[in-house]
Amino acid sequence: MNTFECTCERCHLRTLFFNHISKNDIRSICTQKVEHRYEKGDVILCEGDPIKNFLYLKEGLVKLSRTTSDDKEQIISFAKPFDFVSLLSVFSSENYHYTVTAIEDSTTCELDLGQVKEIARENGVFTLDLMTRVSEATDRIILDNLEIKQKHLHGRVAYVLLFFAQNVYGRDDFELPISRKEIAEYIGMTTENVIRTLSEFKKDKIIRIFGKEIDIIDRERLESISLHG
Amino acid sequence: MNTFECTCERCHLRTLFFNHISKNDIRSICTQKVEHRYEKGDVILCEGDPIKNFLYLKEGLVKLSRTTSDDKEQIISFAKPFDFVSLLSVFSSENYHYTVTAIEDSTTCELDLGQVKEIARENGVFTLDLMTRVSEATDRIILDNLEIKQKHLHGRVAYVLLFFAQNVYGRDDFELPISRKEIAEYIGMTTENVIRTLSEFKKDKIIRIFGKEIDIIDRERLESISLHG
DNA sequence: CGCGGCTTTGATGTTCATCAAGTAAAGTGG
DNA sequence: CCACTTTACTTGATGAACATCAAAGCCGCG
Repeated sequence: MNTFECTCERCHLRTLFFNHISKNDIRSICTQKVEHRYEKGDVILCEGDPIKNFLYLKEGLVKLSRTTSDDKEQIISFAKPFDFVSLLSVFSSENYHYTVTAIEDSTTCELDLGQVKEIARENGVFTLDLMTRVSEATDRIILDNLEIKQKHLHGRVAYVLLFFAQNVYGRDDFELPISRKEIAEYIGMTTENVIRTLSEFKKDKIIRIFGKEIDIIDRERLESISLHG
Repeated sequence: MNTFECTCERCHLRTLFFNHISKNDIRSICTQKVEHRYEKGDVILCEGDPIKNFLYLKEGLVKLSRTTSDDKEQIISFAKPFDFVSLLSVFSSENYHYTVTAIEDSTTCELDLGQVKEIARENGVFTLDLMTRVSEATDRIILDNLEIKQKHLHGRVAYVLLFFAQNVYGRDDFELPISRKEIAEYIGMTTENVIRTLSEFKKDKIIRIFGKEIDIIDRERLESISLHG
């Protein structure tokens, strides 16, 4: 009866659902799931849109952002596969409180929210797993924002660079998926000062920069700045 | 069979559980629940402690705080009854990531976490309700922190005053339950500047101050400062 | 009563936003 | 493919916002 199982090779539903969900449920979810491809820059979903689907990121990288009370863009967090995308408001609101935009080519998988809730109602173990995942994701957002809040400009920029190096790319040289302006929108500073700080890091031989290419040369120093700078 | 039901007059479990939990489960939870009274200033639970109980606030007011990477106190949020207290890490960690302290005389109700999880595993509807509540609480923390992040000192202080006036006490004159220093730890500024800002509000006849007593005279102006200041 | 923590105000310097101005890069229509 | 426009990037100069340091009054508590 394996013909009914989801065949997506790297489908995260597998690891989410563990063994706690029946073959029947997997079948009904998988047969109606919709995959979408997005290119870098595409808006995946929009602040204010009604929440109809349970959406997760299969591949790529996205940013979550919102408009502040005085109409400026503010980036809430970045999410990679395995981090759920529609976790912030799915179970607590009718509409999205944030916009999701692809910052690298991405693939999403959409499930019908009603159907997921139906399974959740009937399967507490599945729901507990889901809750754990949602909690982990929101905890991380809260902690990251608190950490950034208490740092100065230099520490914040260092923190972002280390975030991409460690959590996203797993290497010290990488191509920044976002603009200087977006870094500023994430850490709550101006674009000019983000650039100035990057230039100083470069002058101090902590990083190398070629446009969007970043190469961390002195990781120890960068970590120290991130902690105490 | 009403003798088995929880008799706490204002027990939030009732509204949480709705009709989605059996009398048996209510009985077993209620017979082993433990109520605790705390006085203003008492530490209810401590960063690093293992999470053994599912804890909620029955009466009073508490603050959630943590120690930052460079050893300063940082206040994450304030919680009043009906906001769950042990919601940040309960389902995503073995240990608390934050300290909970009573800032007014408070009563908590402790349930065995294992038992709550047991019910959750067997009752998906209950777990979905729980997830909704957890999501609402974490969403609020995230949004509040994002709002504060993007404001200047004056806007942040105004925001805190309005928070207590509107969300906690429901009136424009109230006694501040926290010190100037704690306001500073919440909004990420220094104590001196919080005091200076309060003094300016007073001089501008926006508020009156007598020690911890606050009286908002010009609410409209304060709201405008909170939004655009 | 005296100690420690909270509060308050002032003076000073640092950090950061804003303004300005110019260069590079990237998309757009003919 | 090139002129054109727009957007991103960069640096410098200036002033505003804020932290830090210092000093003194206040208050609660042992």
